[in-house]
Amino acid sequence: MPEGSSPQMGQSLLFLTDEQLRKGIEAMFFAYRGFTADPDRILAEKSYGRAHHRAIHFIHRSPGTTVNNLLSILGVTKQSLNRVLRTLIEDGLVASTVGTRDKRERHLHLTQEGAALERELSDAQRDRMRAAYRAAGPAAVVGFRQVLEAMMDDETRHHYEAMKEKPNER
Amino acid sequence: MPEGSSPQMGQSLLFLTDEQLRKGIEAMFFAYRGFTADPDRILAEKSYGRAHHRAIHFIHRSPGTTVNNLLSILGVTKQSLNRVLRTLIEDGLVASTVGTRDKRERHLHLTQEGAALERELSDAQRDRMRAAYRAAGPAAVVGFRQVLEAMMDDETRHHYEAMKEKPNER
DNA sequence: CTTGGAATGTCAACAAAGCTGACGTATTGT
DNA sequence: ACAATACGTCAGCTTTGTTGACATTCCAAG
Repeated sequence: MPEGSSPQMGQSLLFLTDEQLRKGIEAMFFAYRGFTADPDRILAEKSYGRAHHRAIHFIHRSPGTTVNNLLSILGVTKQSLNRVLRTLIEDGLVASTVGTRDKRERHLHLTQEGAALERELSDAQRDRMRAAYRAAGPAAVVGFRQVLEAMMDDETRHHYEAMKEKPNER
Repeated sequence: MPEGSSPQMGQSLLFLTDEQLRKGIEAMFFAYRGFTADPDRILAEKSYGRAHHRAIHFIHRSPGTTVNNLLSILGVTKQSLNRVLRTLIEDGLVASTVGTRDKRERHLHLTQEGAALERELSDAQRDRMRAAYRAAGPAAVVGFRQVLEAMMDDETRHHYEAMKEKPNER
């Protein structure tokens, strides 16, 4: 019996067939390539990688964040983050300042130069996202975000939600 | 004039504000972690990586595909794919057979053992996708796919479309 | 029938970015 | 005083990507 055509299957459940799920999985895989393609090109010119982009993005989103906080958002080890962070600090894109209340902490900020690169990267990424949103329409965008949020791990979703309502002045 | 608050901006364009786009970008980043988390756990036990998963997935999807075809779908170099493919062949998960019409080509198939791993991986990934789909609902799923498709590079979308209507017997 | 080009494979070397484990230092809180 | 925390760093390893060079095999065109 061909899948997805079971007579006793409610009409409302047809979107949960293996076939539909498989398309979603492949769409996710292929779309992620497009998602990262434009920033990757810019980063390659400057000898940076995706890891630098992620650090820059979240430092921009949460100026003054600590290393530990960034660590849990990015989900990597401190050694891995440190390597990236060190080059960004050496290159003058990120400023690391000792905490005032707790001097063990380092607070991270983008310098002017860092903010400039952030803008270049996010402009490129937003351009593609905007084109996709425009092509798909507002209703599709709502669904897009709903599915993505439901796909996250609980801990990850917590980070996402925490940042959701923190608009960045620009 | 700050974007997103222009009085003459049509109501229908509010979903294209930088703020909305930023949320979409972060949702994409966080969701991709969840997307790969379950297969990654299974793969780690077996000393394989994501690259092995991708190869297995697309060999399953297109049995008998050539190395070159797989290369263009995955978007990596032949050296990189070859390393992964070699281990899969050595481990008896993938069979490589010389082409009949063109003996330069190798046709790739999953062995029984390879198909078993494929099933384990895709079951895990589908479980999460199914939960996300169920939570978001059918209308959201349509939008989800529309946005993802619009996000792909043209060449990538071509691969995606080519595989779209090729259901796999299971 | 020869030869050029295509498809494949392989060797070597390298880089990005993740990981573990160990250790040092400064600081904080108990 | 002492344990825990935050951070940085060294060393070493893994996966997965990259180039470049070169050999082999084979099809197809001249």
